Amino acid sequence: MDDVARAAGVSTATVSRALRGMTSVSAATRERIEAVARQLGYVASPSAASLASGRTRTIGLLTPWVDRWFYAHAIDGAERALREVGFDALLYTFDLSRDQSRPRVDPSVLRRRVDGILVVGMPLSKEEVTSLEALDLPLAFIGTGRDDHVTVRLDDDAAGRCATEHLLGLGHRRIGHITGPAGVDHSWSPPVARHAAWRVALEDACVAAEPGWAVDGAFDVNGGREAAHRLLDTHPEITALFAASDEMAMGAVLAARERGLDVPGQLSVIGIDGHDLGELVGLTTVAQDPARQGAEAARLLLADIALWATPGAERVSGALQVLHATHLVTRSSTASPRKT
Amino acid sequence: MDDVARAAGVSTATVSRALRGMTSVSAATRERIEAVARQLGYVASPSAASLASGRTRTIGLLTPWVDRWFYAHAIDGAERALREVGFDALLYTFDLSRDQSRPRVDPSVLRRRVDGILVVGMPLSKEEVTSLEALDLPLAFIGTGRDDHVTVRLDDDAAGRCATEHLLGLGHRRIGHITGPAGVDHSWSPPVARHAAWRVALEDACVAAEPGWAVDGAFDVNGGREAAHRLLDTHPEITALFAASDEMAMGAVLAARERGLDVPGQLSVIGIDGHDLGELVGLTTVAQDPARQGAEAARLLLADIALWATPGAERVSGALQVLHATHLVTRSSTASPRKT
DNA sequence: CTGTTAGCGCCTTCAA
DNA sequence: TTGAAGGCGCTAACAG
Repeated sequence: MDDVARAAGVSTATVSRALRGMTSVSAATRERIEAVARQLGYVASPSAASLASGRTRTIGLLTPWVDRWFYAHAIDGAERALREVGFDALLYTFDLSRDQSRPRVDPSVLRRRVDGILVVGMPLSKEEVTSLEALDLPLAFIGTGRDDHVTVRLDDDAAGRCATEHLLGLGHRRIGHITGPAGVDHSWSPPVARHAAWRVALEDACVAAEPGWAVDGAFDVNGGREAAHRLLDTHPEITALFAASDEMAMGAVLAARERGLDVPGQLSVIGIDGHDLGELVGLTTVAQDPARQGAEAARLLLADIALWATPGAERVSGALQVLHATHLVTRSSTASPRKT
Repeated sequence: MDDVARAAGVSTATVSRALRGMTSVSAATRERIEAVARQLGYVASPSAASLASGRTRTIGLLTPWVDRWFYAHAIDGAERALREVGFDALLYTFDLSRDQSRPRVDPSVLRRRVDGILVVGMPLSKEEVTSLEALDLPLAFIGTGRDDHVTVRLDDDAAGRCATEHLLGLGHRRIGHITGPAGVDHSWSPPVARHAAWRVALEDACVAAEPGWAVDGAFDVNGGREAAHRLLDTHPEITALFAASDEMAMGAVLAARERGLDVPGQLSVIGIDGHDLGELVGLTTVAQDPARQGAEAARLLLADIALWATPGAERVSGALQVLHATHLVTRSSTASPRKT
């Protein structure tokens, strides 16, 4: 930076201001400095900038997995939105499968390392959220989050109703549900909301759902397959299945095939997601766009960070909830129940 | 840090040494310092440490996508391997779809920000690789890379032969191939290697492959589907298809369905990957483990970084190539050709 | 094994 | 609009 200042005939302070686009630099000076910097190939040291300013221009992406459909797309969307404005994305995965009783995320590693934290679709316990809050950093959630935090998610209630009502509209009445693990705090979990929406939609249609019609499918293909088998073993009267995710729905289709059941002739299956590979099994689904959710959450988080940095400003509302709409994609896994 | 030093009755230098696990600290002093630090909730500032030491304990993960099967798994594996030793993973995606003529990766953003760069399965041009090398940082490649760099990839030659020979062994002779875009530098591209392996395997079996038997499938489901259609339109004599990736193979299965062809009765299909959802269509495949490749590449990169940091040491060989083995997973998409 | 002493490279008040 | 100067929090020589 000294070299640049010397070559441009100004002080390092002016170089700093010019290169950061601050307004209090004359156009002529700025241009000269930028030209010199470019010519010298000068790139500012992020560590030095962070140390001096206290800001890192980095966001922590907290997630249990990067290799699952929703997570991968959300992370991709968030990272691109961050990079657009020159922010870096620091990836923090941790093992959800470990013992649930003790916290699995140690927020202290994020200390002084990021300007904000983006939590990607992760069922955190109250204690874990509290420990994140204790960092006193802007926080945003994608896919799942409590009412008192900035959260971008799909409208789980509408999505669950949409799926269930699609099946009801086809004439199904005995509709099973494959749900996922509720997570630690039930109140803000997508599977719980979708499960509730299923129940309500059935009630609205005057269908009494038996408790056994809902089974846990662990949110993956195999879990969905096993859940479907369990469900059809105990409740052969079921004519349609609503799975809380496409992967579980695909598992259900596999299970149907293994049982020699025709889909959709003898069993209709619908999922939620709009998974890229749903077409392989002709899966009807309620589609969402996780990359867009990731990008929007990133932008909200950046706005929050900007507010924190502004001395006078204070957030008007502490808890912005953004619900993304979904849309039904009808393919060949759902049809009217066969007359018996 | 001052507080910790004062409370422990030592200097900040000793605190620094103790907390970084350096050997030249007595056990008693170390324990005292660690206790005090824990009690005070002290966490070192990474920016300050980087500024003073020149090391960031951060790796840049350079990748065109995080939302594709191979990439997501490789990134996941790499990130976990890095976190195990206290390194951070900084995610850098960039758009591969943009104009190929100008560089799409600007290495200057990595300047002084990372200790090493992990390039995840990315077909970079010579110029782009050169600009990365110009950063003078340890570099490692996953999935694709030149001979003169540390590279972890699968044995594309063996995998391509394995797939082709599986089909040959079943009795197929007219075997088509769905390949992917070669990338900018043909010499080190997986699709090129798999394509060559297919040709060689056919030659070894005394089958003369027609040029039209190989079609580009763009490495995704739709590309694979369209490629299969083109191939079967022009070469209806084909009885089996080897696709260079599972997603393209799944697309081929879809295409077969659309044409009313029975798989494997009238058309056998095999892919490469071991994609989680291959089971949906009963896809026979040559399986790899990208997460393990990611983890190994991360560890090799860390070793390289350690060497760079050691004054006396110099790398013995500048170009370590690690080929990961694959294994055939036989499912229901391949069978002997139907006698006609 | 431990303390002292310079910086690392930038940002940011304050003054001009 | 610009310059001077102190300090952000830590590391790494060098002594002791």
